[in-house]
Amino acid sequence: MGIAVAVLLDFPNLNLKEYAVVNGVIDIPYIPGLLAFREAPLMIKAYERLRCEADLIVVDGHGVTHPREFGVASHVGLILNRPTIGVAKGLLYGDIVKGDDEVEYIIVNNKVGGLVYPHQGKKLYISIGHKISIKSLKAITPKLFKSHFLPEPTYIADAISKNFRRSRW
DNA sequence: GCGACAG
DNA sequence: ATCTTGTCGC
Repeated sequence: MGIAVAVLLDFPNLNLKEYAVVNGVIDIPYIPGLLAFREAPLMIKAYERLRCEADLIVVDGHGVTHPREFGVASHVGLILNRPTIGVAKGLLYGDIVKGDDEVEYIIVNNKVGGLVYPHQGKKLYISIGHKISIKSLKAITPKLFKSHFLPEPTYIADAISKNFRRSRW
């Protein structure tokens, strides 16, 4: 069994409006590159529980910066037919190349798939998931943060997940 | 063959 | 991811 949390935030304030916690069976083991097959179904179930049409879905993990250019963020975006981006704490696939704008981009098969986002002394790897351009990704990324290391949607979902696990034990 | 390897 | 003490940096 596993759980998934989906949160709905307003923009640009990033205040929590709604959230949903779901649980279900997770039988597939974690295999790098195949994360979506393990995590996507519950994530989708949680999102659908919100009964909303989000302008952007922020997903834990990578999007096109993936060996098959199709990480969990792309997977979720395609199924839900919504724009998605992936946010990861480590690089899975791709080459880091610094652009003329001094931003480090993640290149996959000669295409720009994402960027490295330096933040609070560390780095986050932000990638295109589905239905978003690198230009929009670059523009929206700084607007997803409040005062935490993780983007606000991720931080809030994480916090709810931890509380839920604690009260449930 | 060896190393690397999102969560 | 999870288990866990002390330590480092802002």
